[in-house]
Amino acid sequence: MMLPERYDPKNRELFWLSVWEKNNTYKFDSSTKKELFTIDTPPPTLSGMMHIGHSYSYSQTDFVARFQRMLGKEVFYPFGTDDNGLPTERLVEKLKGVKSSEMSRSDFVSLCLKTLNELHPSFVGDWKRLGISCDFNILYSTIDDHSRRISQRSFVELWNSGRCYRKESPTIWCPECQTAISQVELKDNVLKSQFVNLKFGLESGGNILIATTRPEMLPACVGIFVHPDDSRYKNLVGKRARVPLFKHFVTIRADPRASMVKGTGIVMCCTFGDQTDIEWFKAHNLELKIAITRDGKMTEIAGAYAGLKIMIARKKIVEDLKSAGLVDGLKDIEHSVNVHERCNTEIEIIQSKQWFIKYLDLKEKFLEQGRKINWYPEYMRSRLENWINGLQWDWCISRQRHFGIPFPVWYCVKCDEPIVASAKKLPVDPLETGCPVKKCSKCGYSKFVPEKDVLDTWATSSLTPRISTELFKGKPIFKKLYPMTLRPQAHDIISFWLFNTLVKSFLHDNILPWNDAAISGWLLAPTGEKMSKSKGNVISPQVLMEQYSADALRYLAASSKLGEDMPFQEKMLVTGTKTITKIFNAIKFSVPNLGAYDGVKPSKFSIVDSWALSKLQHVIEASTESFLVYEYSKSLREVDSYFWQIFCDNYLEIVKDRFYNKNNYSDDEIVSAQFTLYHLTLSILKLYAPFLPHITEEAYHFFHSGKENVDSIHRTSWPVVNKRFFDKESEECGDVLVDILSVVRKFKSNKHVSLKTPVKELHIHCEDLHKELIGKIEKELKSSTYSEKIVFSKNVDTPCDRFAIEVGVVLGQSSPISSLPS
RNA sequence: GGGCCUAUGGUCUAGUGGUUAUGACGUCUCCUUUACACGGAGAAGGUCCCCAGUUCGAAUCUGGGUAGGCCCACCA
Repeated sequence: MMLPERYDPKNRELFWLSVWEKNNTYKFDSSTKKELFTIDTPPPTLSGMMHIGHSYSYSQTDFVARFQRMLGKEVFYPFGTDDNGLPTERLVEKLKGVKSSEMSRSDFVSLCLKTLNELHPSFVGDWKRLGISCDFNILYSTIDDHSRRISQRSFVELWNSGRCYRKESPTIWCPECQTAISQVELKDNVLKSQFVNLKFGLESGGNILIATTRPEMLPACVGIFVHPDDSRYKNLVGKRARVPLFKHFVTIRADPRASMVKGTGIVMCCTFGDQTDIEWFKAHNLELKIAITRDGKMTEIAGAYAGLKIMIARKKIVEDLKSAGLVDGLKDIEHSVNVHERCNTEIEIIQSKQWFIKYLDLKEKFLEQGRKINWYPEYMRSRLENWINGLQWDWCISRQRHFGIPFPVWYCVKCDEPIVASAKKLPVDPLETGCPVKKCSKCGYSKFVPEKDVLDTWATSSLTPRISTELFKGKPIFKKLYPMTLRPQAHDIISFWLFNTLVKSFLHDNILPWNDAAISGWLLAPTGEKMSKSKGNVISPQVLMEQYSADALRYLAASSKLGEDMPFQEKMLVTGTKTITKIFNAIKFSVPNLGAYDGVKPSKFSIVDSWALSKLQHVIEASTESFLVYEYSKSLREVDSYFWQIFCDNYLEIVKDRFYNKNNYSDDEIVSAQFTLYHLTLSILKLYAPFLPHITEEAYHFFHSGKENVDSIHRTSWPVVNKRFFDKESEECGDVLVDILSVVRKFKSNKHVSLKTPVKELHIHCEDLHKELIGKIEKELKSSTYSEKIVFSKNVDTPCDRFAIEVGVVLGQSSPISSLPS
């Protein structure tokens, strides 16, 4: 076979992608008898393109998938896209220039579906281009009928088991998106605000001061609290105060939730400013006064301010308070506030009817489940526990949005009793399908209205282990697929996706969704900060794959430790590219010298061959162990250092002479070299294959594929340690050779002469034990140092690194050396 | 305020009780050798964040600082 001069990743990577696709190289065999390795692939949110964080974390999972496949397991590696709910709505609104609030639900939904269909092929194409070895036929979307059925079924089951409830209660609300959201969708933003001290007039005369950052909540003020132990204010308890500007009276009460040290120590309670307000409201049976509408404006109770947006109302009210002399101190502050993570809008707490999954009573069980998972790295579990311990709300699963999976629910017009669809009739959209019952079982009335709300996207994506595996429902393998082996994901969504999946599996099946959780880190901007569009520091993986190669991008992803963030550095792509080139060249050199290799073992191995083979066993052992616990970067490091330092820099240099000057060697020595070279190159390619699937496939087909009779390196078996190759004596012997070689190279380098400069006499001083070893490798020592003669003498000046051996070099040449070209 | 993680030559990084402290990039010197100059051989460059302790011995273990990051809570 004529080997190309250079490796052209741009063409060859695409070539191999098409070959893999044609040959179904990564197809999951559902009739397999092999051990299974099942992966709960994260479904990326369908946006225009894969971003660099995706290329980073999906590569890491792919290393594991390819390794496990080579280990001989049948890898179940599906691919899904998450494409419903708010992120998708925002994407479609942006791309199509529409507003969902100005469209009918059915029009908007069909526009969403149409847009998703347009985006899907090139979006998924990016993952394929990166060489991700999913079986892309095991494909799902969290909005398709299959997912709808499973998601709605989950709701129905939880309703039947009493875990779902619908209740009018204070709910976290985003005025911008105009929907209820859940605790997990909150994040902190530091915003500028004003801290205002307000004068409340006591009914009995005099004033008290109350500090607030939200004076616009005054119309909804329903109570005032002081701490029961606060001696300053004991006399106030039971009295009434007049709310400034709005002039209604509220009662002052004692409650331990009021802090003595915050603000003035007197706090007002409004329905609802924050979480504590809800607690007071419930504990003291306070009146409900709603000051803020669902779209973030003031209600009628705000009187003159009704209809104004919150921020405008706040400003006006402060001005009016000031001019009325009701403000005693005002300062600008920065404080962190809860905002909706999708749109950065400050959230409100609004009284509304929502669906919840009741789970606060199960915190202990969830902690228990979390402890049963094998976490990689181990410490990531504490993030889950931290989250569970901090849970304060049941899971609100209803969203007042258009594009999502509908609740399969109707309500009796008369008594509001929910009628939930039968699990057999799913999926269903109640807006399009009539209520399945004729009469309300509670009141007998016969008119119903459909639920308009849709499910939280996490209520669906938390079912991915069911969604992907149920694609095989009805086949014998189905039962074996779930629970799954591995959940790979990044650390930022432990409290979302990981926790929610744990919850659903527990509630439905009382099992763990997977045995292992491997948590990856983030690829950061070169400066060490998060990449984000707003900072303008986003790097495109598509451009990098074009400029370098998919393999190089994967190499970068392999260099970070599991779970740790890593700053992006372009030089890693250069290092990856160099490795790719080196592999190509090393194999290109080896192949012609393997010409006569026919699989026959030599009757005796040359020592240098045993040295390289023995060292290889250590690498296989360490690399495999690391891979089994998802420490792919350690695995790569092992292979890298063996390949560069032992194989290329030394073994190949030493063994060359046997190919160039065959006459100086016995047949056994030649056969030994060929066998060893074949074995080493094949093993190296296999060890690199999970990381660099394209170049290893390319190089494998130069020669090895013909001997191995397996049409892809990715279908060959992972190297196993062959204990017979462990050879301590040869290892030491080879190390001695390399050490002496290194001294000679150093000498020549210092003399500024070529490493090929002949050595007239190589003087060595050492113990008898080493003399014996050196005798065994004399031929290799002479050829690799270009020495004419080896002399044991005390005429030496340089010690070796690792051994008690000293070396002296006499340059020059008394007669032509046979191994040099003329 | 709580939890967790991190701190190693200019940069990134390996290293869970004894190493001359790893490798890569960068810098400098040399070598154009029939796999590769996207290569090879060398060199320079480190108070392993600080303090205390455990130990014969600490980059590594313990405690206390300092700095950074992530998650959570508070947000009167």
